[in-house]
Amino acid sequence: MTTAHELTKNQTLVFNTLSRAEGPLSAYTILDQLRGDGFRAPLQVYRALEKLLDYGMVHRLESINAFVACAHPHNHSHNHGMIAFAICEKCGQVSEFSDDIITQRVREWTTQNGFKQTKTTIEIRGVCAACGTA
Amino acid sequence: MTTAHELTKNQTLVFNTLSRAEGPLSAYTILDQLRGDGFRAPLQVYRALEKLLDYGMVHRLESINAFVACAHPHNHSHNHGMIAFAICEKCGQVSEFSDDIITQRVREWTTQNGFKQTKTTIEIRGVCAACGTA
DNA sequence: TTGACTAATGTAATAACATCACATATCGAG
DNA sequence: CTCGATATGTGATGTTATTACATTAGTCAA
Ligand SMILES: [Zn+2]
Ligand SMILES: [Zn+2]
Ligand SMILES: [Zn+2]
Ligand SMILES: [Zn+2]
Repeated sequence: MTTAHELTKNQTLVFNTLSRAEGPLSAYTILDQLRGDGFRAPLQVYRALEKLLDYGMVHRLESINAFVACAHPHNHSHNHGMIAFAICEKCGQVSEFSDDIITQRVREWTTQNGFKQTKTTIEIRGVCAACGTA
Repeated sequence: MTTAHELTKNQTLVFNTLSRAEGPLSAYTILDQLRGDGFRAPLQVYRALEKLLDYGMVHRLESINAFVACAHPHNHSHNHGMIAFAICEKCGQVSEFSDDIITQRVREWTTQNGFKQTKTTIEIRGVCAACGTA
């Protein structure tokens, strides 16, 4: 069970910035948005992000070097499934979902091959429904 | 059917470097290995990589900012499945595989959500069998 | 209270990854 | 040969991430 983590000042600022954002933000974009709050160096952002990632409150999108607030904060501890992201390259919107069958298939491959997985990235890039019809 | 692409000089050099490598290489590592062949700037590597990626001869591993020669050059054009990579964080070895069920599940999600996918990244990081028992 | 320990923060410098802008060269079609 | 398309050379710049070290703030036992 994910106990509500006590966030420090910087962690709170970074998390709120991501939560308010429409889409994923780069660490440097976060930094710029927090200059008014006293942020001056990338490390302040990266350190906060590291903790927020640990807590499962934020996800890193590897394919675009950006970060996004988790869309389903409550579910993560219950289900151990792998999380997939669909990232719209037009509007930046990110949809987060989990598929048990994909999770199971990946586990089967790793089991059969003696591979101990620690982290799995599934990112689908393309154009979302809204942007596709526009 | 993948027609054998005529590679240019730089493309050949970059591809051979990746083919000889044990594991994935960063663009800058490739650059360093090709200094003796006259390479001087990152762009020479990135331009060659761009074409090799187009041709499907090389893959980019988004989660580690590195590139690897395709392990199954013949199959890629025949089967349109998504390709997954298992990356060992100890020894760097990469295993490339394709799973029809995963491909299908992803397609189902995108279809149901009106998402037009252009590229999908599936990367499993962990420890390979050899390193796990060592 | 003090001292000692730990977590969090501040800051500068540097490393690592990637692209832009512009010049030059190479090669085949007409 | 001349033109256009593709490939290459080069420096500067942009973007992302980490290292190293100094400082501050909370915790707790003596
Ligand atoms: Zn989430
Ligand atoms: Zn969109
Ligand atoms: Zn391949
Ligand atoms: Zn290994």
